[in-house]
Amino acid sequence: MAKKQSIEHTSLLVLSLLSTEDMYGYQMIAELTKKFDNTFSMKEGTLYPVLKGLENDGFVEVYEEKTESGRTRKYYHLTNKGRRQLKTETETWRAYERAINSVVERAVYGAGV
Amino acid sequence: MAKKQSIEHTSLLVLSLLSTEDMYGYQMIAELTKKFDNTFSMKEGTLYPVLKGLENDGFVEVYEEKTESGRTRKYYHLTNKGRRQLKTETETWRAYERAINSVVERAVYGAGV
DNA sequence: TAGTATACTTAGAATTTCTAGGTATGTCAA
DNA sequence: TTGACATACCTAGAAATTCTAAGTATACTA
Repeated sequence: MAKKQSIEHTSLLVLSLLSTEDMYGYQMIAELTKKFDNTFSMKEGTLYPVLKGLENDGFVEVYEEKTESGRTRKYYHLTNKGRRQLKTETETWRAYERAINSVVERAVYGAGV
Repeated sequence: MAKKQSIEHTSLLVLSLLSTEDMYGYQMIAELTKKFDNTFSMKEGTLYPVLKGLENDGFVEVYEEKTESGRTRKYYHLTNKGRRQLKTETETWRAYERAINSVVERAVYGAGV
């Protein structure tokens, strides 16, 4: 019964980020760390394999770009198929969230015994 | 990248259910199935081992009771320690939920391309 | 008395994420 | 120029969680 303080729903988060702009992996991690206020963090060992999977599924496309300094980055672009997938995963998340809350909201903590 | 249509956060749900009344395993599953509108379901193979774990951690206590028909049921009762655990897990869930939403809400689906 | 619903249990597989390394490049200070 | 550090990506194996697919046993009902 150990505690897992991880980010789940990795693909939902990645697809969401990519829906507004193309990003590279390291940038996504930085972005999520900010949003999550350091309470959770997306690990590199989690993200990169998931990105590979999204690419295989045709949800994202990859291209390389050099910074002015010469460093190479792999940018990910959301495809139309990926956008439809985002919609589906978002709806699944909403249903899940509502259901969890319908149970949790009824809970009674007592007087913080 | 297969889809897992499972209930996560099992212990949060169980502790929440038990915060208002003692329940037995099969009853919890029926209760959750209702709340989740059949979109997700808690499997027996998931629940019973988790209940065992909650018992080992001292979050719940078990007692047996016979129905008028003679069938034996194992009821689970939330301990004070379990109630504190529920509070912690609820706060973790809220933080997680907020963070996910802060990312998902900014997403753009496009014209449903 | 056969079938179905209730009620609990468990082993092994599947899935997801993490740990803990690795490689490589650019920047900055000593 | 050398060392430290941040950036950027990658991967194998372990850990955690949930599911699948059994099994046992009892009660109801047709």
